[in-house]
Amino acid sequence: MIQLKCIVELENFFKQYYSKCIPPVEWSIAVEKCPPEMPGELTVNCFRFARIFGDRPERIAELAESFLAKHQEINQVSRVKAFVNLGLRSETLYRSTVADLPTLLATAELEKDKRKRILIEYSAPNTNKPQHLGHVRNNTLGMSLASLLQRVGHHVIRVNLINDRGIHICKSMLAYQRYGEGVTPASSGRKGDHLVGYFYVRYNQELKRQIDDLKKNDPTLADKGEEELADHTEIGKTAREMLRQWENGNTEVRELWRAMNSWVIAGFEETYVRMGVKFDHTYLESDTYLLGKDIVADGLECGVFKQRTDGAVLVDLGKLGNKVLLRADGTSVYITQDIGTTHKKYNDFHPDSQIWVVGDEQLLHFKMLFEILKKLGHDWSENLYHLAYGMVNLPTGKMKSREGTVVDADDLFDEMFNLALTACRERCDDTVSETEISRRSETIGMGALKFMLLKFNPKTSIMFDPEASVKFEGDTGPYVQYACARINSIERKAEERGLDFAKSAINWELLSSKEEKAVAVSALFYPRILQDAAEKMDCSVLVEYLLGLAKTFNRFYRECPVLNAENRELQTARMALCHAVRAILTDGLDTLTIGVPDAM
RNA sequence: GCGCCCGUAGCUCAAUUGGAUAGAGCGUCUGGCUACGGACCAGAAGGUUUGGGGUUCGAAUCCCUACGGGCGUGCCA
Repeated sequence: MIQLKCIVELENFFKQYYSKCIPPVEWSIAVEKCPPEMPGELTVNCFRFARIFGDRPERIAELAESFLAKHQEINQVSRVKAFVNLGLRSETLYRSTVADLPTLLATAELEKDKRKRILIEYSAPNTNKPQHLGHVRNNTLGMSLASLLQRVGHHVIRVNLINDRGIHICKSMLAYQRYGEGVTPASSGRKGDHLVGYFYVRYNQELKRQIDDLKKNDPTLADKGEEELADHTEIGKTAREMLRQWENGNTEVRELWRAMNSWVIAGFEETYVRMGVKFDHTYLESDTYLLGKDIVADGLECGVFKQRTDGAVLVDLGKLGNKVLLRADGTSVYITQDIGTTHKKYNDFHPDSQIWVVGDEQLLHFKMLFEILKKLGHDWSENLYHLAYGMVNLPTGKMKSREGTVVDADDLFDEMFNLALTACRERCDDTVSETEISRRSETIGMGALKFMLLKFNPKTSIMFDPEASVKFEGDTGPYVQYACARINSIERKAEERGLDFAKSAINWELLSSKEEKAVAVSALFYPRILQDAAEKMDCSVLVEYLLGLAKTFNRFYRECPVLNAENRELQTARMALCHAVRAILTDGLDTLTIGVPDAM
């Protein structure tokens, strides 16, 4: 974290001056960006210290003002109420930021003792249908958070848990047996997850038909719920029977199951590759779903859990109520499996903390899970975190797989790609090859999509309007990529003109306009933004910052010619500023797992 | 019914966690390259932060209340 000398010295001054008041906690001055209408670049907000120091805010500000006024790094100080605005000398401003990029980028990393081993689980798809926009949000949040945590120095373990077992996949299998006629991804040319998803839809069509029949034959069922009626239909019963056969290891069922799962997983892999989603390890639910049972048995033995007269095992979670962990017939439930996999993940990787990227409709589930693990007395159970994100809604309402109102992931990627392709073609002349245009379009299209999903605070549910969301102008990924492309372009032009700035010394004093200073001020905050975002586990903090920096750069670009500046010295300094901007934007986008095209 | 979350410009979202005159983008309107790239820049209009009460130097943020919405409240996952 870059610290300005003047601020560090002001901290020390306060520590001494208020030595009797400051409690022995970690305390520091977090400088803020000065509002544009005020003179100066930075602000020290002394209202914040009033309670800590036990003094009047204005009085503290007066002290800060007179201390800073004498400081060599500062050329201007003013005070409004308890806000102390300060102007930095150019030398200080640029030397502390853009002049030493490697240090600036490196200071985003936490000190060694604050770095942790963090295991993060995301994606966790079911193998009965292809992924949709909801999964895309999950995948994007998961991999970007993993990347962000790694960027600030943590050791990150990325994990997927594929739900390859259960009634959902039996539904697809049953429909396949009845209507599939032996079709395969190879024979049909269809992507495996889409092919299996077709049979899942087919199952639900038949189920609906049978439910309608039931209702027609018995009008008293008219107001019963579909879920309730499903168990009374022929196809519903057969699906349940198939699950039993699966659990009994029926060869035919197991073989079909293996085949169809492998098709889906191959399809997912294509989707993951296109998104740049990676995992260090993938768990399969079929391997892990029985894991929790022994732990529940142990918990029962040592009295943490209780057994009901019918044999079911449950736990009393106080305000959260009772939770069943094993049914009366001894089979496990959803949470039993999570108790098991959480242990397994701990034993496999020994993380300091675990994160789950899972939708917020499961908030209670995870509250219960964490409570249960605490009751079992594991010291690591304090460091479990559910990153609960909101749903993605469409202008037409909620996305529902069964009703076919989902935005398919692969289709969406194609759509983004094609829009970018059209835009790229318009801008490119004959000298750019078709493969290059295609490569750019993929980077821009996918970048726009990920950036859009990351722009929102994860916890809010978001509205995806295909018309409005799929844009490349304004607060978008391509806007940030474009700033990089402009810098690349300047560099290419410089080469064409035979200009080589590499060897020249830089006179930072020349960069005295407010547009130039704004770039350096923005750069100053980059390491802190990364750490804030990682601390909050919220990539939208970084997204907002990158948009701000790109905007600041575009203003500079407009006002301050680089290669056309009046003399070589000024050209050199401005070119160096451009390099710094590109380095930060690239680093930031890379942290979000978004690529940058050379040109666009 | 109970629990959790939310309500900010026409729309989609911010607001340094209680701090300066609540900010961006889209959309609307106006203006801007004989310039290193117009996927850009400058400006205008748009707000009783859902309503009402309270806490204090200070509230979109905290408390109470009313209304409106989402999710959960499965021995489904």
